[in-house]
Amino acid sequence: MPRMTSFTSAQLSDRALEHFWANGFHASSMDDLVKATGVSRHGIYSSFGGKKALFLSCFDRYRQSVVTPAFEVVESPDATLQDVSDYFERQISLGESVGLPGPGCFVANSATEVAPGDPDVMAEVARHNDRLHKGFVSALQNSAPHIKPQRTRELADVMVIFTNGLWTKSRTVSDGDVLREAVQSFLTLLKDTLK
Amino acid sequence: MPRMTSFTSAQLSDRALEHFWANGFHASSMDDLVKATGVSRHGIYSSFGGKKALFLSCFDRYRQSVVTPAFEVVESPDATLQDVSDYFERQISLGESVGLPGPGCFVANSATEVAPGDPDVMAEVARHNDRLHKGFVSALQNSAPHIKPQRTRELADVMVIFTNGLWTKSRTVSDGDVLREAVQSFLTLLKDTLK
DNA sequence: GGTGTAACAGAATGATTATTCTGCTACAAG
DNA sequence: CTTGTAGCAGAATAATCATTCTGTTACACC
Repeated sequence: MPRMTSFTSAQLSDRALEHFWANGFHASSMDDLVKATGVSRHGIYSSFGGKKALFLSCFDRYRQSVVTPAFEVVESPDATLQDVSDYFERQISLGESVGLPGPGCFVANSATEVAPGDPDVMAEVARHNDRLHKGFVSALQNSAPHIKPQRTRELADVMVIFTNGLWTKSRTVSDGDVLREAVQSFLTLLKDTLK
Repeated sequence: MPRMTSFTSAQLSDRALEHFWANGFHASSMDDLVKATGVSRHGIYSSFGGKKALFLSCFDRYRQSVVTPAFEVVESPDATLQDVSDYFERQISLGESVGLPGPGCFVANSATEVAPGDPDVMAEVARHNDRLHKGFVSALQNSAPHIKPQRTRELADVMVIFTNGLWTKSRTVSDGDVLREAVQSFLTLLKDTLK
């Protein structure tokens, strides 16, 4: 591992994210993080101040490097359910390329592992789910403009719940097609009801 | 706390379950468990051998005291989607009586908190999800006998995923009606497609 | 080349925690 | 009452781990 003669906080967060994502907060010791990031204790503490702060910074990196690239298609003003399908496909492919069973969703994992007693983490989780909800609402509206807003929101709620469940399932499944079939079945349900 | 002149393993597991469920594995120290169970270190170690073994024993207790009472209606030979709805309602009420946001599902929590690196826990999680799947399959068959088995299994998969997502959501929600609406919307989707 | 600084490796510190151990106390059986 | 035993409280042990500290090394700038 080369000396990191100059590293940005973003680079450090990126590597930390990789480790936290795969192993969780509690199972990632500072020793592990030093090895995984290639940055010395001194570097970590002077850049972030501690393990928890480093962890929180990973949410930003996760949004930028994982969520946005996959989900922005759903957030575009004219997105439809096809874009939702593309979002799932992209994340499933990512999981496959990393190797299934994969690490799931960093946010969802953090929600159950650390959020209960931690308002900071809880806020990040809420923010993420709100983002998903907004995107799904707009995709539903575009796909079926005749549906009432109230019902659109309810369906988007169900979609968020399904999404969380799906990434949880991706942690126990070795074949991406199992996830694809679930997505397919679920989206078919939705399209049936929108007709 | 009275001296536990005689306690059964099941009683000890019950109290331990309560604490593990609310706080997770990592955040429950032996000190906490001693206080929460009213059983001394000696008692715990002589009954179970250690923290991990005690934790594993809680899965049995959880099945018996939480899952079975709520889910057996779905497992009865003539169950329908109405029984599925009752299952959700019962668990939501339980959450409300404990106080929302609640601890979610003990199994689902364990899945993300400890399962990744732990085959024993992973096996318990798989067992639980298989049980849900079986129950849902049979309820679907009874509600809509004309549906092909292949499609029934796929829908049951989606239901399991939704269930996991729902109990995850119950950890961040203070109003049970939010969960009820989600269940309602989801079951409506299902019924639409079965027609 | 010399010098200062930024980052390094790894040891010391202090806190926490699972597990084991030591004596003590309540109670039941005789 | 005596004695044996089952369970108790809490101290000792040993491991782990976040954080801080100490001395060292590579590199940029003069």
